[in-house]
Amino acid sequence: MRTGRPRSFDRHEALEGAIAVFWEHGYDATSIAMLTRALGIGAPSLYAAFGDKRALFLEALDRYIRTYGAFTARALAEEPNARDAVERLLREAAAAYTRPDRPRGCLLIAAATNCSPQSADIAARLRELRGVGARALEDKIAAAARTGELPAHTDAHALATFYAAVLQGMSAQARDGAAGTDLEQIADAALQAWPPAADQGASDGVGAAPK
Amino acid sequence: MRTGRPRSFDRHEALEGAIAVFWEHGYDATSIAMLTRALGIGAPSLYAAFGDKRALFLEALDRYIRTYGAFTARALAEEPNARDAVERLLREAAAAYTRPDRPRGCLLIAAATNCSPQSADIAARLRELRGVGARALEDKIAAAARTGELPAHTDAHALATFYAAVLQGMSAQARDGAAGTDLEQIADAALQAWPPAADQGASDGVGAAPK
DNA sequence: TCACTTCTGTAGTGATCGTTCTAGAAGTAC
DNA sequence: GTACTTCTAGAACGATCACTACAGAAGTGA
Repeated sequence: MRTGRPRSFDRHEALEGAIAVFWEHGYDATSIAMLTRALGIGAPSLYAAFGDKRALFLEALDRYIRTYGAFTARALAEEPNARDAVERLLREAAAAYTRPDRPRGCLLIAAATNCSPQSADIAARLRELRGVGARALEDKIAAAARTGELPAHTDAHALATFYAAVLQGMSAQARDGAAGTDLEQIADAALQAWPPAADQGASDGVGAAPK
Repeated sequence: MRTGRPRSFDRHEALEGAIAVFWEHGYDATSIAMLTRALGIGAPSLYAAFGDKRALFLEALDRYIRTYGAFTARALAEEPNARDAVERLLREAAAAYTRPDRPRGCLLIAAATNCSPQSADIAARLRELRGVGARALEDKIAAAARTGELPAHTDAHALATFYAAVLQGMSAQARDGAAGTDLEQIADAALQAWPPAADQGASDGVGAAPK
């Protein structure tokens, strides 16, 4: 067994609490004092357990992505069709961004939008991770264009950028107080922009050649 | 003529400089030291001319809305059709949010997304002003539903919320480094979600009843 | 019991925050 | 010139920032 005085708090619970505070206020606006108050532990305990503020945030971010934010990767991985994946992504985001028991919006999107120059690396890290997500979406769309789900000439980059922007807009709206139903309607509208299916008879013909 | 030592700087220019700094870094992340450095004046001069940081920001915000951000109100006021207004709004936003000579994105959207609790009133003010813009858009859409430009059953609130979210997403994308062409493609995609025209023969028939 | 290790609470580090005091500079009015 | 007013520069205010030195508490291993 480990020797020495045992830790007086649960590290996992503390990390969850830190996620909540960072999620609510963002990286820069979250002070160590806010964290120690929220977690009910002293600053030295926090530093001993997690390192410094940056390391704590990065660990919280990592955990966030693998839990609260995992629905995005799941939607892309589990839905065979790109259209179904995007629809599921948007609908689950509408719910996830407006849960009453959690901070609003998306931590990955909203935690470092206004940051001081000395936190620029944190903002860059979040931007990079957003880019990874957007590229996964783009790959899904490009694959659909190859399989025939979408027209071969589909601009996967443009479409992925659009839905990435819609997600960012939904997060912003959620943080502005929009209701879950409002976000669902945003999702509905965004899905109207999905390109008409490739013209092969089975489509419903919105984009089909006339006559 | 006014007595006393004359001001050593141009107040108007200083306000423009403050707009640029707040636009780039947001309210909380902008320090007085950053402002005095950028404007080339001392702190007492800044305080004498503008009051405190909050008052300076609010004055910068007011000026921003009537200059850099005025294209939104103009699009809604000058375009007779709601569809044309929204298209112009999105296309001008795509350009305005990615100008190389200005900070990226929209100050009204991005200046207080992560703010400390003691700046909550600033965030609330920005949120309120965003709400004013969204309501103007909603009114424009509702009017179009009354005149027959849009179907009478059009959900103006849902559609306005969608385009408000798209604008917020475009601002976020611009701040993430997206190119002007990327934002134009977002605008194009978002316009695909515009409802089909009311069925009265003169429409181009995308949503017209078949045969 | 006693050494050893690890954690906790108090208090304090230097830096930076927004803001202001104070002394003097730079103008007008007479 | 002198009086008066207004602005500027430097220094400093208390508060808060992220972070840590230090001393004692609380456990294990002998």
